[in-house]
Amino acid sequence: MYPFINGGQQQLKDGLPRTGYGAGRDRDVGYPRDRVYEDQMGRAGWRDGDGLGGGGDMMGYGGGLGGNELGMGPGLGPLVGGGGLGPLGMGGLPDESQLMGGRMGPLDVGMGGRPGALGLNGGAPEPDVLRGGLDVLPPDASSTLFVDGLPEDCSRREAAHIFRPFIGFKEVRLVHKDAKRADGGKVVLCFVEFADARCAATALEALQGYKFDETDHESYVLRLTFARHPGPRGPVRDDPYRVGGGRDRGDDYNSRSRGGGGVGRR
DNA sequence: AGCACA
Repeated sequence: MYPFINGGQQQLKDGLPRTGYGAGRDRDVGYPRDRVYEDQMGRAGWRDGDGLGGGGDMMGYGGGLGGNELGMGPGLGPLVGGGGLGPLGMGGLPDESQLMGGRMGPLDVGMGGRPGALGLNGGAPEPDVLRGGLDVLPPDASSTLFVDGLPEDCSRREAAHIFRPFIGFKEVRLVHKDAKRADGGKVVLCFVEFADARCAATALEALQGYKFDETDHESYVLRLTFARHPGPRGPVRDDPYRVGGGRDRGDDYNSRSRGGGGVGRR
């Protein structure tokens, strides 16, 4: 029923808009829905949001956004507002004591029982924790990896399984070509798309030299580099003449080639 | 070293 109410305490303490996640959790967990149910009466909507197991995540996320200036949607707006206004409105309502009582009890339990949840109290999760040693990318880093050394019979699904566990993985494209030595050998090239260059670099580092068949000692060792012409679409970043206009909707994974490219033109 | 899709 009441897993942990850390968000409630947080909200009572500082009430910063940064703690949107906590506010969302608080409303989701510690707020009596009966009262809200009568107050706001969004019956179907409330029921839906409440019943979902993953609803907590959604609420928390929405709460964070709602606390700022980004309006999520017409449906989420009232929900978030209700959650945020809950503690304020408590003062004038007769259920106040009951609210407080229900709140103070599980609060301590939550604090003691879930040390992992303390991370949520610290505010936004630090990206530094997630960063391995890859904060410096090579100059040719891009969001697309070029992978060579895949076995000839490698399927797209098989290749995707290798890269899927990596953060930011988007898709994999296989290309069949014939090897240079015209002995009938064919080679499979692979282009792997990631969300940004750092994600691609992480996978590159991790999979460099990956053996497809571990029993076979000498064959099918993956070689990974950054693709020369990255991106699932046409080249956007390498052509200085095209920087000004044209299609511009590529995700800006890198800001280095954004302003004028490498051409000193004036 | 070997780089396609639009």
